[in-house]
Amino acid sequence: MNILEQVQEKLKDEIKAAVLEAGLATADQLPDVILEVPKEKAHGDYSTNMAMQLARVAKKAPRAIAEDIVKNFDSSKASIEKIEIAGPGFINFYMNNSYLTDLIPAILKAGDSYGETNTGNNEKVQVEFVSANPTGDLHLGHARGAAVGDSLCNIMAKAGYDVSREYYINDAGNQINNLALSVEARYFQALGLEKDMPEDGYHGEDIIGIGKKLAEEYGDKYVTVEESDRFEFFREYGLKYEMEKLKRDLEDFRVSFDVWYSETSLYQNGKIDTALAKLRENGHIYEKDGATWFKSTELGDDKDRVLIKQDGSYTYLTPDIAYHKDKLERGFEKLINIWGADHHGYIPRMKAAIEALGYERDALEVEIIQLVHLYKNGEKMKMSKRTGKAVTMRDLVEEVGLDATRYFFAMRSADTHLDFDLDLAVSQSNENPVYYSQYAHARISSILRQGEEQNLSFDENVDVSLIGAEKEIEVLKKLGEFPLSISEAAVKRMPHRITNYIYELASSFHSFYNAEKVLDLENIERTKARLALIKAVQVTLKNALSLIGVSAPEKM
RNA sequence: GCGCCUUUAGCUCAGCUGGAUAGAGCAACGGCCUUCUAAGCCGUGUGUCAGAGGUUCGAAUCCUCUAAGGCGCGCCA
Repeated sequence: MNILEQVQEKLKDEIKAAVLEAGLATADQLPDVILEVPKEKAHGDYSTNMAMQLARVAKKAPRAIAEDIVKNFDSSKASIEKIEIAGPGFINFYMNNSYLTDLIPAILKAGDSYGETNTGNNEKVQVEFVSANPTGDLHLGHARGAAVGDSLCNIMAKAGYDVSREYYINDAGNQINNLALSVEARYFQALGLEKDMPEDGYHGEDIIGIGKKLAEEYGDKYVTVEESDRFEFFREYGLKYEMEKLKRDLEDFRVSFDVWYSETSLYQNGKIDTALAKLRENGHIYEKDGATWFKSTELGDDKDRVLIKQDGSYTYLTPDIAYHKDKLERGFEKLINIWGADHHGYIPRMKAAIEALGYERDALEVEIIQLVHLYKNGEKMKMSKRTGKAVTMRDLVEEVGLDATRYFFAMRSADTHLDFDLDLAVSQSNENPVYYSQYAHARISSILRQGEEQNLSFDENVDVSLIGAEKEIEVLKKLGEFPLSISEAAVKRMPHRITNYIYELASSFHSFYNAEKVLDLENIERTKARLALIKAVQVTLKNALSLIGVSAPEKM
């Protein structure tokens, strides 16, 4: 438990004690104490609505109840400076500053681990994200999914979940056949030969590149090779090429996975058959029109779904069910899938499948990433994977920069449509929020460097009681919120809470910076205390930025 | 037609388990660099929280309905 949590727990205990002491309620009538940080500074450091909550039980006016609570409150026990009753019956607590200044040595001691909590209780969670087909370049939607997914994993890991990151490789089925045929066509074209692209072919630049590469490497060797061998070669080659590119692109985007899970492996090791057998055993399967169906309507879906087509092949759903069964068998208590908005209709059938397999349907949680629209020169750019004219993730990062891209995607709630303003993200101006946060870090680094040059150092035992100016207190309060922000972002699966936090912390620092001077040879002790304070800010900022995959530069 | 998402300041968006006078940034205007990075700070003003009901001490927040926009509703993946 971190310092602020301890302070709050202590305060809650004392409030309960006061309520009981005043005879306002019995121990089992006592509601949970709700403490909040008032928006208005004038309303104190913490406030509780206990008096209003007790109005019904105690059959008294909230303000009268509040007075009874205050009268029976032992303020010597919880670093309380002052208590006031306000508004309809809020009790506002004003704390003395020691509870905040204690944060400084605590943060310095914790270092990289500051912000860690045990909110997740070591729950085994698997997060599957991106999982784009290896048939073309990653585009904007994937980039948003990658940024949100990776940030969420970082945040949940920091909040004490046991997180595993996984990518499901769709290396089986039709789309891979189309990939092979597309590669083949581009290969022929690179040799100057006529060859039409398949009807559902992939028209991306990258496939044209594969064709050229093959032509250079092998000349016309594969023109004459027997068709089935040729197909197999192009399939293998195309897949390998695409996967390597995918991994490289994601790695460059600061996103890595613990497991790359192959769809084909499900075919090979019989897991699809096992899953189908399980569904059949549980009575969720029937035959109709020469196909095998999943009776998903009984489990909340709006249509039954085909699992085995008339031609004997599986639909996309079938191996995916086997995959999710496998995930659960690997012992994950919670599966979080991050999907694009165009797949949201898929949720009910997947949850139905999980239930049909005998698991809790809520073991699966799906986070939907809404669409990204790119704006340039005030104009909306249309993207389409089919025509190959989509803006790729790589293009975007090259144009905007990695930090700004990651920040922009992490910045917005994932379930809202995102208007990505290219001109804004590119601009190296104060309109760009990523620089604002990084700038705070760079500023601190600069001050610390100069402090060292002047032989001004600090240690964990610095006298923090010299900290107390208004701006310093505001910074400290923000620093103390960090662990709480992390647990909330983790529990609610909302990475953008962290960018909000980063911005607020940077803002409180900038404000402090302009109001107070850190390096002051006339006042060495206070200088040391402030150096320790800004060092704590630097540590916290860096930790927070790393959660969303953004660098913390020492200089800008 | 059915399902999901969205609707908050001129624009882009926050808004916590329901709490006190709904907040930031951008844009506009005015200040602050002989002093630790001006990619910064300080100040000025801005709201039918899409609309209508309901729940209660109290609703932007929870429930119902309506409207607008987006996405989905394949033996595609």
